[in-house]
Amino acid sequence: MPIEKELKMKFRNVRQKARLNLYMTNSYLGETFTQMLKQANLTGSQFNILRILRGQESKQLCIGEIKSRMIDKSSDVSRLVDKLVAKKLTERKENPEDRRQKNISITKKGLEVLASLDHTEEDMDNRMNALSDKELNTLNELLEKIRHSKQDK
Amino acid sequence: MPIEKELKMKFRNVRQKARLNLYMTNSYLGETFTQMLKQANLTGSQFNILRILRGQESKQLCIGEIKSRMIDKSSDVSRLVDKLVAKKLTERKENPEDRRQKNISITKKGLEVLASLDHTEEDMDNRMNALSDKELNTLNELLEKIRHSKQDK
DNA sequence: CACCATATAATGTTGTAACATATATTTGCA
DNA sequence: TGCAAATATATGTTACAACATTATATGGTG
Repeated sequence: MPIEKELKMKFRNVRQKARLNLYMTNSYLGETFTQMLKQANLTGSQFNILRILRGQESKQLCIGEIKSRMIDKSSDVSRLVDKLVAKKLTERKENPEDRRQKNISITKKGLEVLASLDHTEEDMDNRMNALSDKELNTLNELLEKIRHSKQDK
Repeated sequence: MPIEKELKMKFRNVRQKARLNLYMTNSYLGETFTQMLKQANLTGSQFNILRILRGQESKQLCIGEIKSRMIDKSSDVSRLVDKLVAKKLTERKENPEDRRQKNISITKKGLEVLASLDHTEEDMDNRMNALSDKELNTLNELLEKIRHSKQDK
């Protein structure tokens, strides 16, 4: 069903259509992610933090460094880490060299939870299977062109 | 800045990259929208309802019909309309022919609020200005190809 | 016509996002 | 040294999204 029918509306122009198309495609792709999060009892932001910590290969990161790597930069990392600590998926220690900072690391249990979700991540990737690698590259180029244009106010 | 640098990570494959690129571009495009909503003291869903009602040219819609046209189909339309009624942006009347249903319509004040936001909608469209019409069409095709593929589980 | 299934909307509950503000620690400099 | 500014994290508050559950009205069927 074309998007006009789906939303029972007409578009002002092709740019509005593209915006809404992006929104809906993003939601569509998020469905598998949502299922995964529910199954693991995590929020998207919590999952994001665990992934960031795993990417560090057991090194520790402070709150601010985690925040800078989050997909959603406005995330409330302190409280998100609280939740993860309560679930024993991360640990929080004071940094003796700067007691304002906290060293956050992922626990064995946290790694296990992530491992149990790896197959779902493949499912998420597979939602893009309708496009060839060439098309995916084109898509990536177009998307980055939008984000990196500075002409807009 | 390429997205890999932005997120300080490597991607499993081009499909994951495209997924995250879509997510981030969608967020980027949402910034203007967020500002607009704040300025008008509306949520995205409330705005969506007002737009749907305006599109009806003062005809009335029941809750379920509004819901079916919402961008986010899971929206809690009853309570969203509550809020809009409280702000006098919509009216809710019983449908005498089927008393389960309510006829919802947009008020003059609701139309005025929307009118005051029309220029922001242009700003939103303009965030896509980095792409030519041809590129926008390509983007739309690729996005619809993703959403409409039934091969995924 | 009484009853049950369905349709439609409203309400209850919970956790979280988004915003501001506060607390604690360090740094720079007079 | 001592104090203001900067940095890093934590907390307070509010409204909302997402889930389930309930309430009300209609329609079909024996």
